[in-house]
Parts: sequence; structure tokens; C-alpha cells
Amino acid sequence: MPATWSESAEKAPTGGGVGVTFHASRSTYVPPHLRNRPPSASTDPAPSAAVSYAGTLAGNESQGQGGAAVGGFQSYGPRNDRGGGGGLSRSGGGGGGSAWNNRNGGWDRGREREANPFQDDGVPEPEFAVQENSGINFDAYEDIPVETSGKDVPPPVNTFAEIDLGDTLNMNIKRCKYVKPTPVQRHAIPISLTGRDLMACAQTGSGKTAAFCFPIISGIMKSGQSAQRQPRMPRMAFPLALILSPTRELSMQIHEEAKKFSYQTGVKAVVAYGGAPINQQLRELERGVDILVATPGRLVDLLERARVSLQNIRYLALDEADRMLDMGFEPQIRRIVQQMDMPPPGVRQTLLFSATFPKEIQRLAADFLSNYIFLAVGRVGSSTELILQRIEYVLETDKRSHLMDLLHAQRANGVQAKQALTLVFVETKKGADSLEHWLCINGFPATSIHGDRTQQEREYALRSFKSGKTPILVATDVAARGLDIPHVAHVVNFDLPNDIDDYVHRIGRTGRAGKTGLATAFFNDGNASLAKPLADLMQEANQEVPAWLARFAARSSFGGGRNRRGQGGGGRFGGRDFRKDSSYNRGGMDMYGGGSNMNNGYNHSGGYGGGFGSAVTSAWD
DNA sequence: AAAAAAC
Repeated sequence: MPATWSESAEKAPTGGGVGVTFHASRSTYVPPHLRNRPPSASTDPAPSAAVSYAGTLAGNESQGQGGAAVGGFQSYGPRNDRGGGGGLSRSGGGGGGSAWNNRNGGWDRGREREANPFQDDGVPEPEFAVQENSGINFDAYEDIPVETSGKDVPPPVNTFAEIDLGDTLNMNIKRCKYVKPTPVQRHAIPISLTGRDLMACAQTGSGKTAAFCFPIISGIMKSGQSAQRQPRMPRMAFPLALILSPTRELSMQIHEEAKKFSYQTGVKAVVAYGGAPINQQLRELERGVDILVATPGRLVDLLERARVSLQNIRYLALDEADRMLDMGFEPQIRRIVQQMDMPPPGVRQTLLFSATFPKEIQRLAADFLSNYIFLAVGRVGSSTELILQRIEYVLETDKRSHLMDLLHAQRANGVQAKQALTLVFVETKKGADSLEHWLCINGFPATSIHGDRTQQEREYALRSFKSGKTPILVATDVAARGLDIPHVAHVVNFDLPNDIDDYVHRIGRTGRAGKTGLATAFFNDGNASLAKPLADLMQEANQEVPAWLARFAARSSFGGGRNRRGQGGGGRFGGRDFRKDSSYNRGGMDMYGGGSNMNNGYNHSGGYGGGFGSAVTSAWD
């Protein structure tokens, strides 16, 4: 899928009816040998998508809940421009093979041809994209403040031309329609190219994936070691780079991006994640892999089967790094990074990226880094000002009817509103199922994504949402982080999360690439512990804080509710390196080290009873 | 207390 920046840049100069060219370039034909292939097992985005779409045309939503397109949403019905037979008449640059130069094609076996990743993103542009004419709002990113710390920080660059990434990579950057580096790329790429370890906090959707992929691809190309095999162990893969992410769909997305960036460079990216047949992934790995994108569980499986060795790893990247190191994931990550055959910090290069980075997680992360540079791009109120945040007091029993009011209003609001994709977050998997069902029986075209659905169902739901076929997606936190879904105009926090960082990531699914977005949250007494950090967040983002919420905040913070978003009087800068805390200089890494209350002005909020009450989340989503 | 992540 296109990075949001590239996509916007592409649309900007052409204005009005650009989406049309997109449509013309979509391959719609499904070659016979690819029909009925399970989408989840495929590493080729184009054919897998086509397969699913064939299914879409034939039947209903996977849940079998009919009546989806009933009340007023007819415009989202099955697209009929799919069978147009225009598959070959691709316009635009990119060169290279056609969409069905598939690796499994018999005539091509052995010397496989690299599928052109620019040809088809796997998901057709929604119909309403035709009407979309908003260009990227570069101005919104011009004055983003940046903080770096660490020894000998290389200076940022202003253009891609200033960076020696190599001709092929530069061509791919052009193919992606990247005009100039985003703020995080301007800083992170030079740092990574000098071989330094990096902890980077940057807004999602601002080109984070490219920021760690470009230096990795470039470095592998320069080393001339791509696609190494070990003749003595032909069945074991020896990747040079490992990119870990917390969800399967995010790993898929990173892999799609990595394939674009590495097109015709000779650098091979492979993805491995659970819920999908392992055999196809094993075959891909056997063919050679430079960049392995994976979720932790499947990778551990592959390591235990001795099908992957990490001994040649020169680059380790953790996307959503704070999530990867939180309680749920940390043991697995430690096992992969510290207890297998991966080279230690200082030998490998380690790159950590996230939009949020609580101090206690920064502390953990230091174990994986060597002499690293801390980078924070973004300021409270800069990026999030693009998202209009609305908090409404809604009793648990009223949530459904209130949601229906919102959706009706949206529907009645004319063309603009109809174009919107709406992402609804709930707390539990059961809640997701039940809300999806309720929406469907009430005539709203909804689907859902959560961890109890099969991988096939998850991927199908996401595609159906992205394409606009099912413009309402009910999701658990599986969809909260990293996913780049163009055209999400409205995020509804039907249930608020307990952690303010999760809220930040959730609302960040809208308002991307300089566009504006709307985020509505249903708040009630059950969310009291979130009142204070939520009110602080909104204030810092120049949002209007309802008086009743401010009262809630005053009450709950008084009770010592632990919230991590500290409060630094006034325009506190979002990014902060935990090494600047005095506690760090004591050398001891004890959790409640003596100095932790003395950091610069953070601790006068009510919630610091636990020593880390003051910990601050870094840059913003 | 929930979600995610292997079979």
C-alpha cells in the first residue's frame, strides 16, 4: 500500500479526478492458477487480493450477516469496475513485469522474476477516492520541533539527493512518489547510515517505515552480501536484517512497503507471521532472505525448527517498540534478541521506532542498544491538532444508540461524510463481535477485526474496510497501532482504553499525512482513571476540554490514579530522553532510584505515587 | 482485566 505521504504527493499536483488513473491501473484479472488460493498464504499482494475480491463479488460478508448494504449505504456496494478486463493496460511508470509474473508460475520456476510491487497494492482504491482532491498539507509538518540527544548526532538532510542511498533505491523512492523526506526521515536516515543505534519517536504515517527500511536496504546493497545461503545448511535462512512488529497485519504492511523500497535492488524481503500456513513461509525463506519481517511468535517457532538463524543479523528494527517491550511481549523479545544466536548490541545495529515511548520502557530498551541516539520528532499539539477530538459522556447502556446517531448524522451529512471510513474501537473481542452483529442487523455495513477471528477473516475484513465495501470496521486494539488505512475520517472510541498511549495510537488511525480527522470517544464513570491524562492530552493538543471532563480529571487525579502522562507547565515538548533524568546518572537501574522525582518539572501532577507517575510519553501519533 | 503473539 502506498505510504500516505507518497499517495498524497501523487494526488496533489493532479487535483480533481486523479483517482481515475488509479482505477485504470488496477489489475483485475485473476489468472486461473491463482484462483482459490488462500490469501493469507500468499506473499504476493496482487494475486491474493484478487482472490479475495473474487470471493467478495460472489457472496456476502464473511459473517454471513446479510442486509449490509441496506439503508443508504448503497454507494458502497460491490464495485463493478473490477471485471473491466483492463489488467494489462497499465498506465504509468514502474516498468518491470506484469502482475502475474508470479513466482509459482511453472515456466518461471527456479529463476523467479520479481513481481512489480508498484503495480497493485492489493486493495483497490475506494470509489470515493475519485472525488478526493486534497493534497498533502506539508505546512502542517514544517515547524515540527525535533529533539535529539546522544553523542555526535549527525546533522539532518533536507533532500533525498543529499543522501547516498544508491541509484536503484532512489528510483524506488521516485516510484513511491516521495518528493522530499519527512521530518523523521530527514533525521533518522543520516543517523542510521552512520551505523548508530537509534531510539526514535515519530508520528505514525509520517514515513517511519521508510526511515528504517532505506538505511537497511542501502547498507545491505553496499555490503554486497544479499541473499546469502550457507551451502552446509541449505534449509536454514540467514537474514541480515530483522524487523519485528506486534501484529500480523502490521508485519504484512511493513513487508509490502519493504518490497517496494527494495524492488530490483537484489535485496529480498520475506514476511513470517502466525495464523497462516507455515509451509509457504518456509519455502520463501529457503529461497533466500535478506530482510525478515516477522511477528515474535512465528519467529520463535522458526528458530526452534532451526529454519532461521540470526547469526548474520546486522540490523534489528523494532516497530512499535514500546509495545514490543511491554509486559506481554518482553520475554519473547528478550528470548529472540538475547538468547538466540543474534550478535550483541554494538555488533549489530539496533533501531527502535514508536509514536509513544514511556520512560520505563525506554529503560528496558536500553538493554538492547549501544551508545544510541534518541530522536523525537513532533510536539504535543502539532500533529494531533489535525485530529478534532470530541469526548461525550455516554452511559454504557446508551452507547449503541448513540453510535447509531453518530452514524446516521454522518450519513445524512452529504457527500463528504459518505466518503468516510469509520473505525470503531471496543475493549473486548466479544464486544467487537456483538457490536458488529448489531450494526449489521440495523442496516450498517460493518465488519470486525480481532484476535479470535481466523487470519483469513482478519485480512478479509481489513481489505473490505479499506476498499470501502464495508465502511465501518469494529476493532479491538489489534488495529490500534501502525496500520495505514487511507480515508479513515472518523475514529470512535466506543470503549475507551485504560492507557492513554493506546488512545493516542487509536486516534492516530485518522488525521494522517497532514489531513484532518475526527475522533469521538464515549466516556463514562468507568473511565475515571483516564480523565486526567485525557484532559491533559487534549489541552496540549489545543482541543476544547469539556468542563465536566475537567471536573472528572481534578477529582480522579486527586485520588492518586496512576497516569503516565506527566504534566510540564505549559508547552511541554513531547519528546524526552529518559537518560536525561537524574536517576539514570546514578548508574543503578533500580526501578525506584533516588532521583526519579527530580526530573525537570514533571512531577507536580497528582499521580506520582509510584515513582514512575511522572514518566512521560514521547512524541505523538 | 484485556489484547496480542505459535502449533
